[in-house]
Amino acid sequence: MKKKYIEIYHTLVEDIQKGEYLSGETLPSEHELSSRFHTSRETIRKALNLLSHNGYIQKVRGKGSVVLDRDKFEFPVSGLTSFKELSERLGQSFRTHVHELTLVKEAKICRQLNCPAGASLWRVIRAREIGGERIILDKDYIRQDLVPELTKEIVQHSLYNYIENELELDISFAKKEIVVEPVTEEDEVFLDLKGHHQVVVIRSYVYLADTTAFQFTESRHRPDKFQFVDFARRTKG
Amino acid sequence: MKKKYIEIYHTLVEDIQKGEYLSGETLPSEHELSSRFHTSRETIRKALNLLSHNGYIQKVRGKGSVVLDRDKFEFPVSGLTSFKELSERLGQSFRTHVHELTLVKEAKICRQLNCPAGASLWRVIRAREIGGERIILDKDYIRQDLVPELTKEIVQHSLYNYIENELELDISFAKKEIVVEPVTEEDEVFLDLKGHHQVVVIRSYVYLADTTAFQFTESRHRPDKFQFVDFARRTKG
DNA sequence: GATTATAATTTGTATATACATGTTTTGCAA
DNA sequence: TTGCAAAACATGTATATACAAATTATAATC
Repeated sequence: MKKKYIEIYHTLVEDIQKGEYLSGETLPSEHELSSRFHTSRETIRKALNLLSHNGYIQKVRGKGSVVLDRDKFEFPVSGLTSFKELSERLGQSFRTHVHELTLVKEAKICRQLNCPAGASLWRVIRAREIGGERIILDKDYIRQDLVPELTKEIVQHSLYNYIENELELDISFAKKEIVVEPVTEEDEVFLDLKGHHQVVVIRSYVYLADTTAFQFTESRHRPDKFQFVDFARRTKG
Repeated sequence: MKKKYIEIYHTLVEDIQKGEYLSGETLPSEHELSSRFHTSRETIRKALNLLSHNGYIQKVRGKGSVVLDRDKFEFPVSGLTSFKELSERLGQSFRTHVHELTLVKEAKICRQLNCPAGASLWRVIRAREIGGERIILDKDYIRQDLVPELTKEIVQHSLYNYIENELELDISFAKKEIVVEPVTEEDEVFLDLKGHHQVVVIRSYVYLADTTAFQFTESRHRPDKFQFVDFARRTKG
């Protein structure tokens, strides 16, 4: 099946990004959109709810779907955006240094990933260089029973691309934490810290669509180069 | 109107929090829930989508709604949680020091809030003390045309409570940014920095349901006491 | 012309049906 | 007992209708 409402969502996102609808303006009414896309109003509403959820529009009862100004948050470290997408969006030169790609057994991480204590995990350690400076250190632990093979080429190119497109694993959600911590010896070795004594640490547990815990990631950023941008909707009730 | 699906959402959240459904288990099927709540399946689905969106469940096709383990992220600085909710959840003693409550005209902030350049803004500066240490400095700019009156009591007690419950303004969404910056003289004066030379800065633009930009907030945290926890769903397409 | 009442427009909620798609269970057959 | 096919079950998508509630446009009245 094609999932009409997803198609309509993408069409409308493109239209907004092309400037067809400016911020402050309203989209065509649900009724008009449904005749324009030859579909029912409920299907249009599903597409509009996606737009609303992702911060493209605000629906105002009796008025319409008002287009929001997304200019102020064009840096989505948010969501589950990967390093590759990120640096491409920045338009800066980037490199990835693979420092480790090994199989390990770490009972503590296994327990948090809900896999057997003796299970093998891939440990991937990569330094990210942007604009000539190594500013991010990524430490990944991935269940080997779900990803049997990993090569240096894969982790250097795009791990997520391999996992989602080659292995066709359905990455669905993540729990993440952002804190600030003192630098470790590892940070000193692999990063250009420029005198900084603390790093911003993003720890994530990544889950597949079937709720399988899949990966634990620790992303360590030099504080002056760190930015997290988010769109948050208030849950009513 | 009562909004059945909101009611059902809250009922199910309470049930999950009471441990009626354990993580890993599935909720009753949509069909069973609809007969249990005497409503249609679509209404149940709206409630379940809210649960899914807020990280309580993961819907798995053909299987059911699997309850997720929320233990690992019980510290939602996320969303738009206010300081009061936050410290109460922490269960620690807290105090608010009001250092400033004045009307100012700041063209730059006015422009970003889309209000006339000459408009008056409330500037509220508060230091937050938790466990005997002043670790958060909140600087708020609020449009006076939307909030005509503010007193020291209000900003000391709960600003959001006043705005939402007394003025009945409908706070709907926010754009926020998290960065790390050097401490300012102001930070030195109002916070117990304990030798830290950087603070975590959360800048937020807060909007009402009718898309009116309403408030700009800068929340400055001592890095060792800062934590941001989030549940992020991957947008498909 | 200004104010007010009415109608039209637009989004929100609730319900119903049909069929698609993925999972689990059941039952039959080898 | 094992293996496979079919049925039962669960969620996903698409469509339709009716009414509620908020806003905007229109018309009527003073």
